[in-house]
Amino acid sequence: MLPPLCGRLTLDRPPEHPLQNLLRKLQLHHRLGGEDRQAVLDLPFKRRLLEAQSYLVREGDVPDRCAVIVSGYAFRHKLTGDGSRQILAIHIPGEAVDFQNMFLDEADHNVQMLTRGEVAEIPRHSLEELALARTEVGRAILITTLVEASIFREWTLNIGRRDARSRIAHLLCEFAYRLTAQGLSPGSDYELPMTQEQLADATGLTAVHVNRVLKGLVADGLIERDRRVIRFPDFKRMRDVGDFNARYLHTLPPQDGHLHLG
Amino acid sequence: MLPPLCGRLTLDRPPEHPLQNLLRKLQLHHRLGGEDRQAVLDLPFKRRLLEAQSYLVREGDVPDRCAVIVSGYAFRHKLTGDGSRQILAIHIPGEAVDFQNMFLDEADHNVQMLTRGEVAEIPRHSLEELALARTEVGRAILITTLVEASIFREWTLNIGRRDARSRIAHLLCEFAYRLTAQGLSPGSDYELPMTQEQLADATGLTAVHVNRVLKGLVADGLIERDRRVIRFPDFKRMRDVGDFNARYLHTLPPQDGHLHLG
DNA sequence: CGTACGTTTGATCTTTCTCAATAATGGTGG
DNA sequence: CCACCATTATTGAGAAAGATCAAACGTACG
Repeated sequence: MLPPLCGRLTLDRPPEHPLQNLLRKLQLHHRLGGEDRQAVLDLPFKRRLLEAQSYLVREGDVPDRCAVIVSGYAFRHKLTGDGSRQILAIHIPGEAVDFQNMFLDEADHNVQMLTRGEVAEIPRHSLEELALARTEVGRAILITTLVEASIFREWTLNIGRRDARSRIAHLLCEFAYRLTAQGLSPGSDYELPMTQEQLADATGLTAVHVNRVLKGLVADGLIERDRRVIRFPDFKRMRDVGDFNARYLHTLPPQDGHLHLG
Repeated sequence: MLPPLCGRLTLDRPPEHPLQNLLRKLQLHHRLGGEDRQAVLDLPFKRRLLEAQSYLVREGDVPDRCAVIVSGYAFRHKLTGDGSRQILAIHIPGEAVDFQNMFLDEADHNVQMLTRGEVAEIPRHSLEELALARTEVGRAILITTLVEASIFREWTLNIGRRDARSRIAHLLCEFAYRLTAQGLSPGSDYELPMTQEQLADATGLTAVHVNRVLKGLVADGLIERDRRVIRFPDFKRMRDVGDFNARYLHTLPPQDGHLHLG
């Protein structure tokens, strides 16, 4: 008997098609018609359960498949010559981890599971065929990939030009926003599946300093923490501190209401 | 009578098709057959001469065309709420500035000319048609865009996890390497068209500190400077200081020899 | 219940920033 | 060609954010 893979996030959801959340993600950026939607769901895939820390992609790999996160979280990172790590992105269920590498000769960075979780592996050629056969699906994939690039740019700004407090606040806002947009956040709080060291590697800081900044945010009533669950008592104020503006996420207005983090 | 647009770079080159260097750039990452090459050159475009600092793209713009740099340099940047600037990329002749925005609803960052120069503006729909009609051209564009994303990631690593000296050395190495790969560098030295303030905004530092680091590099014999011309007496050593490994640039081995920066 | 991992805390050190002033440099109009 | 102006580069002194080192404390889990 397996423990729940991703805590609160997958618990009270009825079993659904494993690629349903990929579809949701694609449509966050480009709406698809019924046939196109079905074609995405019809993609062949292999489910795989992965432990935390296991590698989805290693630098130098020649990509022959594309993993889509079904449950759990993953992260991209690369290392400097002397071994320090920079986390480049956090990925949530529904996101395809290999769009960035799939068309290149070899991977230029690593992708690892952040938590235990499940992925659906789609053969590269199936995805390529689909993208060519169905223009709109191809376009949705392209746009989703470009949005990822936009997020890389915002992270560069975040790390290059904001102070520690803003950086962390920004990261927390982005994560909350993306979870909510993807329909994965139950409300104003969520489980942040990262250690403080990982948070540090994502923001260009040290774990010690992250710890102090986090305490500062709590002291100022900007966040509440219990273990790794984060709550925002006042998202607006948090957004200000993090200088967060969701434009760079290029999320379409929701089809069915909500997504109003204040 | 116009002054030379880009100094040594365009001076002693015979007049060629303005899109020739776009073709060269695309083929740095994906080789194209004769018909595909011709189709790229047959794209319609409008030439435009731009002063330094003039905007090619503004955040919020709805993109309807794609500018390709014919001569001169450009840079991408975005601003924080309190106005500090992060430069995200430098672009050299042959590079298309709008692949990152063209398929999105609106631009999420700015692109400005770094120097005076000329661009060729291609209507968005012509480029889209070509990409759909000729799979391999579409693929070349996609790959080139993914390589840009790879560069964004390397910059994040650079700013997040390297010290000031390495950051600057890395930037200088990347620029030299890309110029050489694109056939634009006359040898071991090149004109770096950036002020120290721009260098600072590209590396997440201040101009004052950039100045000191640059002096340090000169003092250690790693670079020689005359005005804004930089020379590397020993590229290997520079590469070590900058922790530079060209893998992330995904450049194909040259078709015709050279590209050996030591 | 012990071990490994993550968090928290304090003390101290370094890199980088800030502020401010001075010196070059490049381009402009006369 | 020269004087002038705006930018850019350079330098110094002091301040600050964040890093480093080291230890103690929690917590989860086998």
